[in-house]
Amino acid sequence: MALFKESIAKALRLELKEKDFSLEQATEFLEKPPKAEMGDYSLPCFRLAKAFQQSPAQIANQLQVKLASKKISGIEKIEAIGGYLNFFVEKKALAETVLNTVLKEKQKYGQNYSGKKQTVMIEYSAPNSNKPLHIGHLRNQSIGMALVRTFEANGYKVVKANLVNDRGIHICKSMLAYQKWGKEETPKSSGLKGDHLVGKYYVLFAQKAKENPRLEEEVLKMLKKWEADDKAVRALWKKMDAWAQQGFSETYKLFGSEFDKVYKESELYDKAGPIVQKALEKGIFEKEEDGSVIARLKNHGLSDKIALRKDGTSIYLTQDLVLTPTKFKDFKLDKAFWIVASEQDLYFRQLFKIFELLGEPWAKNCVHVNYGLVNLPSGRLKSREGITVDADDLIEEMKQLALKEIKKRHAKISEKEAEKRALLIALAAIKFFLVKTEFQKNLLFNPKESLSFEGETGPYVLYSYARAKSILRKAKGTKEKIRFDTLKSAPEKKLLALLQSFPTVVEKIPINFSLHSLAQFLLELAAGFNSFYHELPVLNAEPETRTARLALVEATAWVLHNGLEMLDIQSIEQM
RNA sequence: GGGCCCGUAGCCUAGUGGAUAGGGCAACUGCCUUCUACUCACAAAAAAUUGUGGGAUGCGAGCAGUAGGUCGGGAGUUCGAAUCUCCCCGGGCCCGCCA
Repeated sequence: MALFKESIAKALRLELKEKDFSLEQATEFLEKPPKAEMGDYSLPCFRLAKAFQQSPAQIANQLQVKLASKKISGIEKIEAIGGYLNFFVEKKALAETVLNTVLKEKQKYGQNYSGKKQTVMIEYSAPNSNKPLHIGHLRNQSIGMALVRTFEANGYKVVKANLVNDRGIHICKSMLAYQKWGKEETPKSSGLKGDHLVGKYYVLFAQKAKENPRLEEEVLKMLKKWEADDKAVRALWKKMDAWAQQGFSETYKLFGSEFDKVYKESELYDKAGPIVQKALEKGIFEKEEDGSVIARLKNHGLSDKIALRKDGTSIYLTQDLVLTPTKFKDFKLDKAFWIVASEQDLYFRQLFKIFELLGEPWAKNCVHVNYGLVNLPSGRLKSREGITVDADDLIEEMKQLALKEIKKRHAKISEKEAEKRALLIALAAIKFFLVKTEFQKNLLFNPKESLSFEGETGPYVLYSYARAKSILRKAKGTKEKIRFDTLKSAPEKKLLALLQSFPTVVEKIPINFSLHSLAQFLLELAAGFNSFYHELPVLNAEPETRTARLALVEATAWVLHNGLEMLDIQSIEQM
């Protein structure tokens, strides 16, 4: 598909080679002009000025004259403007290449094999089983699943993993509160989803502990009992853990988050012995007088990190020490990604540094995908105080809004169909909102304003897709020969150029995690389609134009569909 | 005190060495033939209904125009800086027994 660029680069090289420029360099020099009327490819001549000992404008003019005398295949015009040499792709050739490719590859258009079947693990979500999932998890999961889909589209084999933090002091807090004030309440008797019920006692603990600080000591005792395998404590833990996990899996299913492998901290925390021993022998870890074990990282540009408590019990680091080598071994991973918020940036640098010092060859293949926090207008989410945006509630709320809109538009729609569409629209709105900005930035979530159906939103992209499909439905397979040369207006050309650039957008994601540029691309494509739709008739056009425009509509629909799919958003035929 | 990240119109955001800084929200002004509901004609059917062609109106998850900018501030590098370097200011996160 990069055919045009290639032939320009080849022609350029013939002109440039006397000045020692390679084909790669010539290709690299070519860029996309900021505006469509400036052409399809552009060569800024500024950096050639030194080698040519001439002004950029002179160089552009000379190259223009030389290149114009030779025919470059697929290029219809070359212009020199103020130091830039602009190339215009022949409209017919562009239309023919792009549409034939998309309509042939269909749902595969956009995919490539740059991943060469390498195996990567994407670990995401990582809930704590003492409270329900919140909007922060949804951001995590939206990023996680979108990366899974895009890595797959790039030819990687992806293992989707989750690490559940199902033990520790925070878990005991909800357990203790339940033990004291739970009155044998169950999900059934309370009507609450399991994870919500557990979360209720986590909040209750925080309230009670404010009045009675001695609860904190009791909780520590409970943790000790848990680690000592105390029967009663373990039974309570099992019961509440099952409630929480059941709740999570319902939310995962609803939101579309999937996992091939679920790890549990409770099964890992006590298996760190050998690796800690090895680190101690190598002098990476040191034992303090009080019995705690500490990772010495100060000489490596990081701060020291506790690896084991003075009583010998595990902390969070311990299980990643155990789990990471296992991951690489069990799945023969080429790379491992952790989708975790930016607050843990230092932690991961410490973890990876420890592996590097241990001499693990895969240490350099560990990547922390570091995304910003989701904040509320009032500040940070505080699960302990119940100041949070619950995932289930948010999905339900958005669904109700979508449902209202659907019913306004379709008086006769069946309840079942309306519900189905409403959920997909709600999920599209949420997921799109959460990936459309660069994810290093913190996200301010204003419940009243953030999730709209208008403007730069998931539903806007869905709506454009539904419009395209509606035209195709009404057109019914009219299959005459496509006259590619009829697609020559500005909106059509814009669409074609966008369709062509889709694979390039996809290709870059494994390199810089630029999910947001895929989202931005889809917005641009949807906007391009809507202008086209508005300006040019399809069904009522002259027969020859009609078939060509139908092909363009169909190709646009495929790309919208494929792009949405890569963001883990399901497209719908009607809204 | 140190480390990492962020700072672009009232708000949100793209652009990270190249052309006049590109979008969205909110505001104002238009437009709308394929979306949506309505309606008419014709055709098919026992009927619910379906198909084809037309009409006028409206909705808004549609299109466009207007308006809105010291790219946090300053210095430097460069033919060229929102983009690179340095200093400063503001915000967020983190800095040995939370996760």
